[in-house]
Amino acid sequence: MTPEQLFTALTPSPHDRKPLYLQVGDRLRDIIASGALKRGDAMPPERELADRIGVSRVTIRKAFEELVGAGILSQKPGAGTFVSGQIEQPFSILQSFSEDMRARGYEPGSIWLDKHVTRTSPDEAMALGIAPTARVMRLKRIRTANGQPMAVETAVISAHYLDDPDSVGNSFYAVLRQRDLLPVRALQRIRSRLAFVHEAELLHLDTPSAILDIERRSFLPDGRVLEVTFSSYRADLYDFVAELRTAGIPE
Amino acid sequence: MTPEQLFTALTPSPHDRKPLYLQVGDRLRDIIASGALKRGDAMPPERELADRIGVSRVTIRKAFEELVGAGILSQKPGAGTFVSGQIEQPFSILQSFSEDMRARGYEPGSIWLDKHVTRTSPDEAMALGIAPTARVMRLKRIRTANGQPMAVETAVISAHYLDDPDSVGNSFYAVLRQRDLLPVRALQRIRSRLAFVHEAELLHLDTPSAILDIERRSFLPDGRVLEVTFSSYRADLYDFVAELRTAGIPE
DNA sequence: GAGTGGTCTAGACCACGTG
DNA sequence: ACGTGGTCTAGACCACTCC
Repeated sequence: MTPEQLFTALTPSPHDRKPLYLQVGDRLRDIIASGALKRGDAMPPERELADRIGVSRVTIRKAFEELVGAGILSQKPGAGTFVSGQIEQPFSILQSFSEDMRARGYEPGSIWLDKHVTRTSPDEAMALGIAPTARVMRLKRIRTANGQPMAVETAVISAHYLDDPDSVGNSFYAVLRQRDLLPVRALQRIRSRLAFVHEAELLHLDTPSAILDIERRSFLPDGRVLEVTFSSYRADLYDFVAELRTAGIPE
Repeated sequence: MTPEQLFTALTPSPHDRKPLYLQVGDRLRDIIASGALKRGDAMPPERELADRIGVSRVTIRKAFEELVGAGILSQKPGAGTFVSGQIEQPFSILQSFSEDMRARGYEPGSIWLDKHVTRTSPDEAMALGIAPTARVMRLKRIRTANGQPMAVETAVISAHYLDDPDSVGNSFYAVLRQRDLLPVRALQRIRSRLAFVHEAELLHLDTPSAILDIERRSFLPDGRVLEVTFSSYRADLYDFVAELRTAGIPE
């Protein structure tokens, strides 16, 4: 791809109401994903790129920033900006079971085991950061992929946020989205252990079998805990992919 | 903490050669970690803060940016910037086994099983992105915590980067650091399974026992794969904590 | 020395939430 | 209506690499 073609392709549209840095960044991401720019290729200097596509250098830097963070570009002071190559998709992205399964090419499903409002347990109160006397809604179901049992999942959410069991259909997250309760980050603790007998039955497993246990706490933008989910996955069918980064500050 | 005290505490030192936005960001992080600012507290408006500590608003925004990304601050357009509260430490941070164990309060150790240069296997060649005929260095050892076996780990690195087994003492990463081979990100795949018999012996486990399998590929800044490590942890002693975020782009 | 990314400034306009 | 964060500009200086 010639520099001229790159300038044309990256020039933002005045009709698009998206921020300039997002337009430029998204287009560049697409170009690299398409293979038109390969690993090791040098980007034009920030100043030249800014001039040619009619934005300021600060805007270019902000557009680059996200791609550098994602490992798609790398920058070297005094040298330049270079393409690192396509990135494999599986980020550590917070997604629902349904999204996760669809991304893996399975059709997600659920079998409800329990769905009601009740008194919280001490563990749950601690994890949710609520009073031990508070009430919570507990949602327990078998999660399936292409009809095959994949995990047993128990989600617990403070009744303060959600207190109508009937409002929850197959997608817990859809209800949360409706109510503007969108988690922005989550912590997951991942363990491995042997399956209990009743789990083995629910998941159609022999004994002994290994279980991948995932405990997730998801957080609202202001830092409060929205919900806690305990999931037990069939280890023979599921793996978990995480992306790690080096601690931000050099030295 | 009064606004006046905050302004004083955040005013960067002219003698410090660190970038202003890092000085401000680090100080603010410390202040919040110390508890002087609590969850829900409002930060002064960006413009006022910039004025009072003598930097530009852009610099304040860049200082805030990192803390917002870390979930320590949250920003709402039209409303303000607020403290989200202290963050639990366990980020998804790329760290060596030794760092990981020390962070958990254990004293790390190693027992070498194998350390030599050899022909690569097809799987390894694929994972490392090198020719199937290339040579690699393979490092296999038992990892211990307080003297107790914790994991069996096999690290594989292209002989192009490292080809002297004797150069590797107890810290693989220390050697890499010496040679300026610093990974910036890594992908981990985490699985659970039953222990093999020989593993159970090495790790002092009964059979059947569960194993937490972690495969890590770490990447250099330019996107090349530096090394691949296969680790099998005792599930009864180890868990893995990951942090997830929502996909960056809204909608 | 020329060119690069890294940092920083002092403005500006916008969309939006809050009082 | 006002103040907030979100975006954007057109400059500037620095430290570093080598196009």
